[in-house]
Amino acid sequence: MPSLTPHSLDDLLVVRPGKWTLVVIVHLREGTMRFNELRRDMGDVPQKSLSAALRELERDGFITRRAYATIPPRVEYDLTELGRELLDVADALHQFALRNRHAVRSARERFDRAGADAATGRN
Amino acid sequence: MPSLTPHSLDDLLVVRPGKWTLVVIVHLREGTMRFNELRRDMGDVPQKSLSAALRELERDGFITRRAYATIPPRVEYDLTELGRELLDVADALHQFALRNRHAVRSARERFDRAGADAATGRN
DNA sequence: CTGTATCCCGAGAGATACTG
DNA sequence: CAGTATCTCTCGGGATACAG
Repeated sequence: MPSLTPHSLDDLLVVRPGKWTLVVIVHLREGTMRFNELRRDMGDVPQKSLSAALRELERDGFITRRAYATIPPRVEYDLTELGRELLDVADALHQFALRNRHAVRSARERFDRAGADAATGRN
Repeated sequence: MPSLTPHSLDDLLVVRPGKWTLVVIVHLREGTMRFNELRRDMGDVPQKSLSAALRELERDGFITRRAYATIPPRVEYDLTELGRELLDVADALHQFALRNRHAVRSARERFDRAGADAATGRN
């Protein structure tokens, strides 16, 4: 089995997603979303970042983009089948993060406190 | 359930890991590893990057670090219980990437070809 | 052997303004 | 409404040199 490396380009999106990549995926869980709808849902994401994330996800086949030449214009985004599989993985990640939030938080505090003590020169 | 956002700091490591973070985790699968052992195994990772990844993983409680004041010095790294759970998630990610490598690759080619055609002005 | 200290660089993030 | 175009800035990555 090929080993996990950041240089395996095809894996890049998954191994080291952009800041908003997975956030988009999970927000498409319920179905079709429009641009500004996503934007509101996701909180304070800059237009440029959202637009970039959407384009990359479309390029890689995780979402579809349907544009209607109406006035005002309308663009709809949806998960593809592949996108729904990515959603499963993103969910696993999310669940793991939620489960272990507190453990990580207190581990950090312990570590930082120990470092602070060492820096003080005491002990 | 809290929604997934990049601003949830506790989730950061998991939602958006550093370039080498998960690579370290999977390479610790077999058990105790020393610094240069990891380095060789992982391929061409700069010392600084590996060192930084290890420190962050230790800080967050995913690995342990044991230093021996011998000459030459020796430092051993191991997964914690939490780290082994992260390994499971990393594996899921890795498997997903491997399974869908070709699909993503060809999706990209289609997308780029379409873009190139559009740019050429033909069609 | 196992690191830390610098320096440099590019990619990505964000703010702002403008367009079809 | 749904973007693109700039511009700036920070952060992380990588190379190199040095240290305990």
